[in-house]
Amino acid sequence: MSPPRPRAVTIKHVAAEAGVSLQTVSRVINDGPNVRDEIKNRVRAAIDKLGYVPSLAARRMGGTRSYLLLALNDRDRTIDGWRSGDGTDWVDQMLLGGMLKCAEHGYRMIFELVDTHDARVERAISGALAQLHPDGVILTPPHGDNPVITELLAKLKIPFASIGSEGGPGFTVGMDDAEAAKVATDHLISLGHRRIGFISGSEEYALSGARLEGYRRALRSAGLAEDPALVAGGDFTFASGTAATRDLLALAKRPTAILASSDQMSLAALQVAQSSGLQVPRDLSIVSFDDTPIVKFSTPALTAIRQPIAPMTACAAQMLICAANGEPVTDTCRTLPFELIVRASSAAPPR
Amino acid sequence: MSPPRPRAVTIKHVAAEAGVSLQTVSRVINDGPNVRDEIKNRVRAAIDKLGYVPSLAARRMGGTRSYLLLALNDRDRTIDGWRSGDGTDWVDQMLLGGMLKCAEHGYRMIFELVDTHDARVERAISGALAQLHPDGVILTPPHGDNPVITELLAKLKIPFASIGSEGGPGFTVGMDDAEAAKVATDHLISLGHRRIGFISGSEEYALSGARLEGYRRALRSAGLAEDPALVAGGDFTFASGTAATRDLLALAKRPTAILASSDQMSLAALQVAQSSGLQVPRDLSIVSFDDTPIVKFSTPALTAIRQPIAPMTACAAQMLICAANGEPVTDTCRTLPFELIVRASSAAPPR
DNA sequence: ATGAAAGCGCTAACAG
DNA sequence: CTGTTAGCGCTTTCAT
Repeated sequence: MSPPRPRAVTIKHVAAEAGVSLQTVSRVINDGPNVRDEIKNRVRAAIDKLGYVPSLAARRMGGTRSYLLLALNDRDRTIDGWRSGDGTDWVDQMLLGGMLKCAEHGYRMIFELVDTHDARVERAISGALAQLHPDGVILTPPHGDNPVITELLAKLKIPFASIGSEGGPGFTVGMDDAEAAKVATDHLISLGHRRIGFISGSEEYALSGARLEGYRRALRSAGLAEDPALVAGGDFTFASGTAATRDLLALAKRPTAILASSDQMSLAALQVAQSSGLQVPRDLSIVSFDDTPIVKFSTPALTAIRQPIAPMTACAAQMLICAANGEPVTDTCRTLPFELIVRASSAAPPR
Repeated sequence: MSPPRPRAVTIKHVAAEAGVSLQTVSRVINDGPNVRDEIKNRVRAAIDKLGYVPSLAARRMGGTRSYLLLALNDRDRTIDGWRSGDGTDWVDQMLLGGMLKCAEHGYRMIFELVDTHDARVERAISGALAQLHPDGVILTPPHGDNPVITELLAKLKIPFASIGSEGGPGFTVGMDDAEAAKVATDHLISLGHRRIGFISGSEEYALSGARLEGYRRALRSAGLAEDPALVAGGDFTFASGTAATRDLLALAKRPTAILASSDQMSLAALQVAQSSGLQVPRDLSIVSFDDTPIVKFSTPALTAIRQPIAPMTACAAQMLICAANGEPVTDTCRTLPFELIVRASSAAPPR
């Protein structure tokens, strides 16, 4: 075994250095009341001098908080994304928004993969909760739509925030997917398109329905017919996008534009179109959803709706931290702005 | 304040359920010696029945281990990568390899960003260490090359593993960058190239030198002249790749192929070549380093050396966990195999 | 406004 | 082989 590590500096050392009691140091650390400014400064100086940082484990043991947030991502989808190297940056954006926001408040975000479909989700999550005792949980799609998970968390009285899941229990933060689909569709309509195909996402995700709804709304408000044949079912994957696009392009009156509910499906649409001898955007316009890095590098680069993943995660973290601090969270259901990034895949339809 | 949470199940409950002492349960959890199989089974059954999972915080408080590994990444580079949305998947691959390996052993990997250049690195790292008390630290480039960091860790007697930094203190895991550059260069030579340009990486990274060395070695063993003008200085960024490529293509006797030390620089080379009216690979071959997702989607897709980031991180985690378990780590300096992925950007030179 | 005492859930060291 | 005791570093509750 290794020799004992150099003893770390604890709250005791700070107390001794500042000539006060343990408790006073604790109060200063936690911005507690009832500490004279003079003493506060003395303690702060001691902390600074000794380079003291409180141990998360000890804080969790003593008190009721752990200063930990647990982010739950879909296991299969995440691992598949990593392995495939398709450049999906969901996780990166989550970390960018969530980690940095946590760091601002002395919190840590811990990242965990769980399989929504597994019969043992409940066990898996309970285990992680018992192990870490997080002060809050961030649910990414589709976990926020899974009642097994949300009910478990509610029962355990652990605050949680769902990203991209509307109107569920707990906090909610998302973008207006319906409006985004409408804006995307309006963009195509304004270019002159009249027959616009839509490739939907997996029904497991609540946002898939919202996107479809927004597409329909755009058609209606433009006075265009809603042809059910123009809506093809997908599940966000490249393969499903390929099949859906083939169906769409095989129609007697084929669409002049396609709005697909994910980048992978859009890329599939692009590929199918090109191998059918169609030029994008001359013969077919394509608009995508998500705006992951790769769509900037396809030829042509894709017009896409960008999801504000980092801001959403930051917002979720912020709400949970507020809740942990006992501050009231006024707006428990936030909607963040999205963006339509116009690139080279959308243009006027062929005459 | 919220009502008290439902009391979590602790080691006490398990002990009561199994009718044994606390300590016996602890022994079972930790695979300790001196427990009869019968009792062991009884305890295991109780654990299973109650769904008991030990609290990391409590284990850390009582014992000498935290079951935490801390991964230190370069702050600026990581955040810039996330913001730019260039599809760099270093972090994803780290998580894929590191997190999953940690999970296998009941460990957690915590991810932290620190700025190597900051005068306060030492403070930043000490703070994270005091806060988390990790059992080991994983250093990604260029942290492993920074003596301030490695010496701090050594002084604190915290086991650490450096990724992509050869022969330093602590554990080391990397790939043979020199050999990779040689293989990449040999690939070009075997296609018939005789004038091969090289764009180097930032000198702050030890592996930059190794890659240059491998390139030179390949030229030498093929009996080709080493023209210093064919080596252009870069720093891994797109901008530096643009400048370097311009220099290379401006040479009186310009190269017929370029080996660049990063994907961003290769993409820059591709862009400069194309805007100079050169066709890739007809007029100029390009071979890249790293093989991040985007290089599959450029036109043409780039031939590249793939770094085994996930395996390297997994290996680093494994070594640190072994060390924490008191098991001897035999091979403290591992080299993992890389791969040359041949795509469409390399071909025979123009005649 | 400050301090003292108790205890969080676990492991280490020592008894038996 | 198994149980008992004493903390780990902090926060809580209660005194002062």
